[in-house]
Order: sequence, then structure tokens, then C-alpha cells
Amino acid sequence: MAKLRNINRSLPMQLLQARESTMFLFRPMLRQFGLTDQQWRVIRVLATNKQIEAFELSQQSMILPPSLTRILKNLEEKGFVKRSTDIGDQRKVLISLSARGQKKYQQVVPASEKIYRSIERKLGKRDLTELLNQLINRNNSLENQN
Amino acid sequence: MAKLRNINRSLPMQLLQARESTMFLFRPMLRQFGLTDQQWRVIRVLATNKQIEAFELSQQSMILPPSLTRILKNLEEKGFVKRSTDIGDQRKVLISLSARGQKKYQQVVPASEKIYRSIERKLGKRDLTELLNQLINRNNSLENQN
DNA sequence: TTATATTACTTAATATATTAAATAAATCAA
DNA sequence: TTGATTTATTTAATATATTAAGTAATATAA
Repeated sequence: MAKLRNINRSLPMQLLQARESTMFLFRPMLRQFGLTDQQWRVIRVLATNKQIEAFELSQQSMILPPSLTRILKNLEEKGFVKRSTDIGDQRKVLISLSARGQKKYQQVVPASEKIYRSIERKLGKRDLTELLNQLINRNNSLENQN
Repeated sequence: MAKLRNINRSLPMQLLQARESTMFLFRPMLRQFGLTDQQWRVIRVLATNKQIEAFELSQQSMILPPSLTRILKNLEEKGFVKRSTDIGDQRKVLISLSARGQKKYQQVVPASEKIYRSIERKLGKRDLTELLNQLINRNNSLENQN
């Protein structure tokens, strides 16, 4: 009977667990500010981009376009983001943070930083970056294998 | 103006990217077998547990009970799993793989193993386990900080 | 033993994920 | 310049995630 490695030792599952463990620390804080994980990702990207195309926003926030469409509609209704059309290319939608959205961002930053620092205290400055980048880098190491 | 570290350097986002990068390799294969990521996680857990309580299945597959309820209903309709009630405690639901579910599992295993091996060829036997466990271990290092 | 609390799961409601198809604007080739 | 193609986004349909509330079975305390 062919059998696979135990699921809890598989890389995708370990990464999922690691991700969930970190979000477990941020989620209650975000909910207190009335934000979902994804809404915060969007706001955070917008905070460092005056104005950004929807597609670029989708990439940076790791949210697929169809989901982003609804999330933006929602954030727009709440008055956190504004949208406009690119004059040069009317297919493109440009998104930006409203004053209210900026204010919300400013409110969350300290609480978020606090959590980051508590994680760093526990893990040390250990650089996961290097290691994770090997997994993240879609265009060379991992893709197109058989 | 208070500002957070760049989103693409944040630990939760890096873990999400790493996770997505690995699933990107498995997903097309799973879809060819007509399975979603979660359905496969459930089947995989069941393959190594003759019979398992719903709660335990929820834990091992990293799927919250409400989602699991629907996923199981779906898998049951497709004839991949069977359910029964624990005689000693009628609140408990016991889940197991049907013959058809076992067959499906057997079909996916080789394709899955192939992908695991290709990842290991690229990353080497580098042990992420150790590192990720520090993140995963909810009950000590990460929780209850302020 | 009975009222209360807990446990295990399901339902419900809203939000997001995924894939495919649709739409409109822009580009490109004949 | 027109018809075909591509690009950027949205709609649609189905699946999953998250939180809260509900239900039935079990355990617990007075």
C-alpha cells in the first residue's frame, strides 16, 4: 500500500501551520480594529503607495483579482479607499487610501509593531527571509519541474 | 508619520508566499484528480487513520469545524468518506475513508510524491522542520506575549 | 436527581478563494 | 483602418474561512 509522508511533516502543511501561528497573534488585534486579514493587507499596501493599479495591488497583497474586486468594494463602502480610472489607459483602475483609511492605518501601526517586536524577542533576529525566499521565488527554483 | 515595515518583508506575508509557492506546485495535479486542497488534506489524514473523530480530523487537517462539516458532506456525496456515530458518546462523529476514497488516495500518492521529490531536489534536504516548528509551536514560544 | 455547564458538532451569516467566462479598452497585424 | 488579439478588471459559480449562535448529548454540582 503506497503511502505518503505524514501530513504534518509535509512542507506545505508546515508552512500553513507556521503562517496560522503568526496570524493567530495578529488576528485578535485586527478584529478589534474591525479589519479582516485581507482588508489589512490591502490597506497596508496602499499606505506605502500613494496610488496603485489594481493589478499591482493584487500582487503585493497576495489577493487574486476577483477577491480584490469585492474587498475593494467593501473598503470603498466603508470609506477607506478611493478609486479612479487611469487617464492614459481606461482599463486600469487606480486605488488609493482616503483620509479615513490613512487614519485607520495609523491607528493599527503601533499595535502591529508591538506584536512584531514580541515575535522577534522570541525568535531572535533569526533571518527566515533568506530561507523563505528560496521557496517564494517562483520563477526559478521551484517552477517548471517534473 | 508612523510606518510599518514593508509588507513583503513581514513574517506572516513571507510565510503566505512560501506556502502559496509550494501549493502552486501541487494544485494543478490535485485539480486533475478533481480534488480541492482541503479535500486532499482530509483524505490524506483519513488515509493514516482508520477511523477518526471529527474534531481530531479538524485539527490534523487544519480545517475549522464549520468548514469541515461542509467538506465532509461534499466528500460523502462523492462517496469518498463514510461517517458513523460513536457508540460510547453519541455527540461524536467518526469519519473513515470508503473503498472509493482509498482508491482515490492511492491514485494521488505517486503524483504527490513526485512533486515532493522535485522540491527536495531544489531545496536539498535542508531541514525547515526545526525552524518552522518554532513558529508552529503555539503553546510556548509565540503565545501570550504582549 | 435535576438544573447547569460543557462538549461536539452543525447552522447561519458574512468574507474570501478559486476557476471560468464576460466585458471593455487598448494593441497589433493585415 | 478594421478585425483579431491581448490586457485589465469584473461577474458568476462553487468552495472554503471565520465568527457567532444553535442543538443535542454528556458531564457535573447542588
